[in-house]
Amino acid sequence: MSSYAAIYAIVRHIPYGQVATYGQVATLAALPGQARLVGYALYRVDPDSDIPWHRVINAKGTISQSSLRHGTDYLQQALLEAEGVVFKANGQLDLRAYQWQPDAQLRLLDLDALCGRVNPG
DNA sequence: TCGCTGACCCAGG
DNA sequence: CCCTGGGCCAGCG
Repeated sequence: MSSYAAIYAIVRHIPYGQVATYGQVATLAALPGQARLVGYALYRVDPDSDIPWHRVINAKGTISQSSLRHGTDYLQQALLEAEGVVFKANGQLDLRAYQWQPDAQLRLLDLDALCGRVNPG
């Protein structure tokens, strides 16, 4: 399985109205310290995808620019604001308020899902 | 196989 | 606040 699959699975679990940093997604996907890989993975995600790519931001709490989006980076902020996320004037959001905080149980369930094992109970 | 590219993060000056 | 360097992996020709 590609590491990308694990990354995508984690991103899918980010709740509505919350955000996760690249480094956080990497850690949850069992790829600690490989925040860059998350960026590479999201770079390859289609905007039409069912993956909530817009809920992934950098460690500074700002939206990373992407040449792929051809200058449509504002879309990410717009999507987040539509979910109730408030940005400050400098384009930064309050990670203390919006950062996803999954519990240990959820992390294990996520990893199971990555292996194609759905645990009903 | 090599070289290039690409949405990051941390530490130091 | 700015800039710099090192670490990390996948896709394409």
